[in-house]
Amino acid sequence: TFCYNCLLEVLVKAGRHRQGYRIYCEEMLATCEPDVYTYAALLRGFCRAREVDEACRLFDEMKARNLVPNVYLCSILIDGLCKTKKSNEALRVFRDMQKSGILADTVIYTSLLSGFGREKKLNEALELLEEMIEDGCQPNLVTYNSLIDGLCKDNQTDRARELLEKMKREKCMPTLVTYNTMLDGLFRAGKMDDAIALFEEMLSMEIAVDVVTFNIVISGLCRAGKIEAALSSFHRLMGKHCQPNVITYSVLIDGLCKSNRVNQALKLLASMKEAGCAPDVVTYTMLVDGLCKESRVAKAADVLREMLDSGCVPNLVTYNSLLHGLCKMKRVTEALNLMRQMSDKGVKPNVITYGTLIDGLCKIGQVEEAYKLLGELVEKGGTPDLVIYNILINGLCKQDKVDDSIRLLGKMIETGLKPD
RNA sequence: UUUUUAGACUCGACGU
Repeated sequence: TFCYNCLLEVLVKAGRHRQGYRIYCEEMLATCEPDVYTYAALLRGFCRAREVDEACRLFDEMKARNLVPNVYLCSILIDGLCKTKKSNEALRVFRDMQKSGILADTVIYTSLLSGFGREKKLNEALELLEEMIEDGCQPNLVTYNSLIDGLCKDNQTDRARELLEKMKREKCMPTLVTYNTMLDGLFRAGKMDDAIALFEEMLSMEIAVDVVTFNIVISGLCRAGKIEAALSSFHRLMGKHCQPNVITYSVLIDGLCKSNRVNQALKLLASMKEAGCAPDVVTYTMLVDGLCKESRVAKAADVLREMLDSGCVPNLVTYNSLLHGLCKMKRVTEALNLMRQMSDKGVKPNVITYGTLIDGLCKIGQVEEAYKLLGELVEKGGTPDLVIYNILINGLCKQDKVDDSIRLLGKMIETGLKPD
């Protein structure tokens, strides 16, 4: 059992959890008894791959083998649920855990708290903070960092800063992660001057900044449409403080694409490869998307080819970008075919996939067909969002079906969505 | 005198 556990752990760490699971099923069960460590490794593998349903199944399987879950196992599962934005479900698992007599610790509370923060449920997060203290679990550096991140992403940068000061008073010293979090928050909140000031302050502090810091600055500048400033920061800062990584290049490539400078983005792709930095599926997808938006489908196909040759596997976003490209060129039939193909390859269409195709159909006047796709989305358990309704309402209006459009608007409001 | 199986925090891409 111990040997197999080690093997599973190595496989999982290398992202080969599927293989690990096969060994568990085919060899391990036949020769020895799996224990809680076995399940910890497997759960972690599935959670990391965001296959949380499978993780939940394994968790039940483990209980069926009369193994008693402990705080580690619960924590892995709860963290997996939180990271897939199912913090309410995570909280349910947590309450069950408490009922069964397992004592919670700081790590598990922090997972939950950061999960609620991720879903912008700051009140719940703050309630958990109080609860954990009452429960005898002291918030630590990670807990505070998670809360600062949640507050920032909910546009509450002032409260985040207060929390940072509070940390210092409580002698829980902020680290680089804390400052990086705060810096990113200021950029996202559009507080450019504050962000730049904090960055300068960071450069003068004892703590050495890292590539994440630079990536935050460069992406902040790109998001604000300051691509030139981003490029000059890149040239100025990189090499001196640290080496750019795949994210650094990708941020810039995306920035260039979004400023309609796709050719320059392609040049940057070449230089990143020269610098020995391997582009990943995200990098290539940005370029495919940029090229499709300029209707350069042939070039997009070249980039896609290169991506496949380099061993990257197209993911949901890659497909969505391609589908958007096809729809833009009114090649909606091909797009529909591609959507079926992606399902066959195990890439499950999401609400954005449907939105892309529904819009494509509306724009070629096939609102009826678009409605059918909406039906399909709902059938498959998806929930139409505001954008989907906007697309259809717009499509109906363009067909002068204003009454239908008003009816749909009413239906949308019934589901609790606010029109924008 | 010290380490050998498990968990939490920050950066990038897609639809109106």
